Amino acid sequence: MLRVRFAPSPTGTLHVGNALSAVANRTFGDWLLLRIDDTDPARNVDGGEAAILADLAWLGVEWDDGPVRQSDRAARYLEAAEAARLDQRFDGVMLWRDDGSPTFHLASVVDDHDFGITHVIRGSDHRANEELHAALHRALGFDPPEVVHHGLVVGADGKKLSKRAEGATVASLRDAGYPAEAVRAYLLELGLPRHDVHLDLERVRSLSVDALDALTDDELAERAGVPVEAAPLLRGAHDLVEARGLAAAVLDPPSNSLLQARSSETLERFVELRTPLPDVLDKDAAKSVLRELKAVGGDLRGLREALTGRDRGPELWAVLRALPRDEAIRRARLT
RNA sequence: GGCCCAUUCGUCUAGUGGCCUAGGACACCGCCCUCUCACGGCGGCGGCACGGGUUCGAAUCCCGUAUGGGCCUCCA
Repeated sequence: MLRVRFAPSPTGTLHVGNALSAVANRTFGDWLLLRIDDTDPARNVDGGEAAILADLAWLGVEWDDGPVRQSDRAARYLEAAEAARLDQRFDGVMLWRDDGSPTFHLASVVDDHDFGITHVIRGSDHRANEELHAALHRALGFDPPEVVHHGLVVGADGKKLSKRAEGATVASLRDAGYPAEAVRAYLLELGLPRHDVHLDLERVRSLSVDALDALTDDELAERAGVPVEAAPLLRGAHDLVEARGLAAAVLDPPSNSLLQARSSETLERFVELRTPLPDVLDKDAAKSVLRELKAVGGDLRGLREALTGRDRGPELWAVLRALPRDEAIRRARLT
């Protein structure tokens, strides 16, 4: 039984590097503790913990115990130090501040013991603490856990990723329209990198295409916030923001820059074909309308322009399916 | 400066002494599909940081150099 923990500081939305830790712990651990490392009041951010919980929920990372706040356990840390007759300073670091508040080192080691953590999986920025923490475990009379460090997620330029950088936080990836499945798949793919890795948004984007592709029309439409008959418009989109744009470009009445009288024969024939059909077409019906127009050498491009006001966009059958009969006919007659 | 960690195509990786003329994925380029843009399919380009060892044989083991990173804070 691998007992692991994910222990962020409550400083707001998760950095992708933290999210990597969270996903890695969840993947390798059988039992996961969510611990909030808030021993430094100066660093805590209002709503920080809530933002982290929301990010984890979105990513689908579930925990078995917690959230446990270290600020609630200060007395326990001091008691453990006292029981082992430790001084305020241990091997060069402070175990508690002059005001009596325990620091990260003490709190972390006592918690890892108290919660039976067998494996610590954390970012390589903690590597230098490994020896110190092992020594502290022993000084407190505890067995040190196994420790594994993973590389950090850095910018494409190899430099540290600031929280403001594109895609640097879980929130920014969510806002960019990447589905949670894609972000999680990306982090899973990175696994436990031995060295720092460059954030690869192209890869996230590609995984996003796969994730959206795997959704049913109902799911896809729901996430994009469009009617289900508009779902086919969204196929091929790289992310949900793009998907919404694709749908809007068809559903919103076209501005008339491209709406000039042309190929009126095709449009007339389209109106004829469309009029007797149901308000909403299914895929086969939409395709068969197009087949008929094609058979007589109709100008499909002109039809697209009449219906959407654009010369490019989703497949025409999807456009026909997304537009109710009256709206489609209205647009075809505008020209 | 000291201690520690890492180093395979542009990026993420497979690879743990012979199966490696180094495999895959993303990106890029080309072709196909097609009413367009995407998506998708097929193909192409492209790499073991460098130098010494060890060995019949090294991407794989050892040493050195270089490069990148972490820590050296009453931040975690």
